[in-house]
Amino acid sequence: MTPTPAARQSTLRSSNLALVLRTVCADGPLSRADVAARTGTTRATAARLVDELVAGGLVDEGERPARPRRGRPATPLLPGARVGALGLQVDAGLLAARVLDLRGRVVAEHVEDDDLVGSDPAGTLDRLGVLAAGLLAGLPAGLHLAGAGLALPGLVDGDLLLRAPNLGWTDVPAPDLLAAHLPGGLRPVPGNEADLAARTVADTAPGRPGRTRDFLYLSGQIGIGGAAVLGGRVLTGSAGWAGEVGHVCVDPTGPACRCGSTGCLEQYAGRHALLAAAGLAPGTPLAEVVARIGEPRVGRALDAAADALGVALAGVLNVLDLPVVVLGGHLAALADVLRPRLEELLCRRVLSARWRRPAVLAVPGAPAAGATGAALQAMDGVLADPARRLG
Amino acid sequence: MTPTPAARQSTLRSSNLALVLRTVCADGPLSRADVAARTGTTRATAARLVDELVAGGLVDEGERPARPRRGRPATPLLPGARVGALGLQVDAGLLAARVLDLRGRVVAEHVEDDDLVGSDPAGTLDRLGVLAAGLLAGLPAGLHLAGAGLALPGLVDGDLLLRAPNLGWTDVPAPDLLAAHLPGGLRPVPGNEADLAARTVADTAPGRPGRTRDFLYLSGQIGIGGAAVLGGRVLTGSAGWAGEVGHVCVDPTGPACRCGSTGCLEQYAGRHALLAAAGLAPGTPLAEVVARIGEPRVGRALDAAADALGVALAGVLNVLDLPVVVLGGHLAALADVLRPRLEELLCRRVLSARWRRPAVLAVPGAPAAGATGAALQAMDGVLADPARRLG
DNA sequence: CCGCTTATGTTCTATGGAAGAACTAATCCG
DNA sequence: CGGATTAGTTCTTCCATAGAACATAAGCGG
Repeated sequence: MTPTPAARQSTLRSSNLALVLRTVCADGPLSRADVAARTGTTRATAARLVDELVAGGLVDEGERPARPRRGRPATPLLPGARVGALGLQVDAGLLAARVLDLRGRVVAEHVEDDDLVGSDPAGTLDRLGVLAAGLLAGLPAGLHLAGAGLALPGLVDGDLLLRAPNLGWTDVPAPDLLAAHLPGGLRPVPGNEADLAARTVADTAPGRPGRTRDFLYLSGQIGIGGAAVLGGRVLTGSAGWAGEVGHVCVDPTGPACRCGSTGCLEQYAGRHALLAAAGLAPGTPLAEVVARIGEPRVGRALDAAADALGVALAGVLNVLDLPVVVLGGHLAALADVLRPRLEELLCRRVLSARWRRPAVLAVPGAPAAGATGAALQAMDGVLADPARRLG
Repeated sequence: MTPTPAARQSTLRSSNLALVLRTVCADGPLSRADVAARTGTTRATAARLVDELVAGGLVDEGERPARPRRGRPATPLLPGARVGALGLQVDAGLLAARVLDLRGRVVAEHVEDDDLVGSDPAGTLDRLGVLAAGLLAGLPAGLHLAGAGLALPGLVDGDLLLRAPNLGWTDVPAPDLLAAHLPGGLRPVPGNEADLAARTVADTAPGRPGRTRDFLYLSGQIGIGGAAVLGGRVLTGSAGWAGEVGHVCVDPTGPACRCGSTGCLEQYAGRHALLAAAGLAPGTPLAEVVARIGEPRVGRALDAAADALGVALAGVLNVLDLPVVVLGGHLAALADVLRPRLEELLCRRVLSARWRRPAVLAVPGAPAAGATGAALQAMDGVLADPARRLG
């Protein structure tokens, strides 16, 4: 049993500080009076909370705007520009480090394309560590890092990367290997790449919800990762291993998958499988696939991928009741080609489709979205409990 | 935007009242000092909160126990016996009304077996209303009803039952039809039968968590309903339509389903489909199916059901990362027969199985579990905000 | 140009809930 | 029967918010 602590006076304060900070982050520049109105507090209380956040650097006072309005002009409040979070990513095709501030702006970044399939975990993570340390060294003075996150393409359990099939890694204590290179106390919290990339769809900046808050995200890399997002929260499951949409069975009599099972979605819509079925070389850019859709073999491969996605995703939508599928990674590039067939299948196979037609969206393939998501996640601690940073 | 109200002093009080009530509900008889220890408050504060709950009837003081211990004997505190909730259920085979108290005891119940397939919604709900009204009339004086819930075998949207295939009902405003029969102000909140039955696994009594808190529940009736439970919370999805495991596709080239799709799980492991495949009459009790497992046709049907469950559930487990599958309804009776084959398939098809082997459990088929779950859900309001009942 | 209006932000006191310490109560033990 | 021990109560202090009054900084209109 985990005994839940009762709320005390100080709990009230920290919970209200968090609320005010989230309000400012969510709804752009606001005055103290706006904050009071939105949180239902008096201007006195709102002002006191805001002042504490400003003193701690979590909220900045902007310059007076030139908006001609009656009354005393408001002081615009913005999320603190001097609070940052570090997001790291290792993927089959890249190393990335990115620093976001509380406003969601990229303060610094370094993305390095490289083929890391079958690479040495320690060596690769050392490289990422050096890269990250260099990035941090060049940061403007006065920027305080609130935390770090690390997006990994595989199953993560606690601080251990259990298995990353695309990299060929198993049992890698990634945070340990990275922490040695980073300034004292900065330990990146690892997470699944698809889960973290999905966050960049759910939230456009720390504490700022995006338009789409309930969706199934698909991250097409070599295989297919996924994440279900409900009310803006990524479902990580009971051990953090959720979202393996790529290994949902489409046809039990289908081709063998490297996971040991048969007929996995990945064997139809994964990048490798799709290119192979289309008769194209493994490295072929997907724009070329789309361009050559007229060729029978390419067309058939795309149709098969759409059909497989339809069967697998319909099952997921039936179980989770999500209104939207968001295609990311390489699937985003194929979205327009896949959509008609996919949407039709979803409408037929999803039980609730006659009341709410499932939609298929695509997100422009932001490079290293996982790194951004990792930074967003690292910022969660600040948003959840700003009081701890104020002392 | 939904403006979240800030916490005030009174929020503190109500949140701590709720915490104390949950603590008493979760951990059986406790003294005021126990409550203080578990909530991290001082004995003074815990006693004040308890006293308020006792005054409001939400907590009862028990008799002194004959436990020979040093020091002043404690006053045992128990969930209030005079607070009740009504749970109703309509299913293809029964009507049920059940009243639970805060301790989770059945205060009164009435379950009526009947074949309601193709019945008239208004007439049937009138019958249930009369049945419930009779039950309430016979309740011990002094029992206060905190709310009512209604378990329905279909898609529920707000107060409307959109579609219940097993009953043949569509667009039924069930709560309206029932409220007319019930005492003033008691409006049953409808919910999906499988979701509510799953609650009876997650919680053994109001506010008292069961052992299994993360699982996929399968409710085999005529078709197959389901519910995913994470951390004791049922995932209802973005519109409450989640859990349609019966319509996950097992084989896209499989038999047509009444839902309009093909190869749905229900077509292999649903009660009707299973009996048909085994060459038995639709009404055959499942004990007989198990007894005749030696007959080739019956054995093959059970194997096919296990295989279909394996394929479909592996997909769900891959996406949701749940460690346990709980079989309820008619599937519980078949659990021992299905388990070996099903567990083996899950181990092969679930990506995380090599780190945590999925388990298949069965719950004894409590009659009208949905009604119990509906009562549990109706009690949620009291547990979440006891202050409202205290005034 | 000056007072009026309007909206923002600040100061001060009151209120309510929890912390902490001291106290009382009820039982066992030697 | 007195000390030890645990349960429950009383009283004061502290602290965060509410509420009201006040100060500030603009635009507006004569």
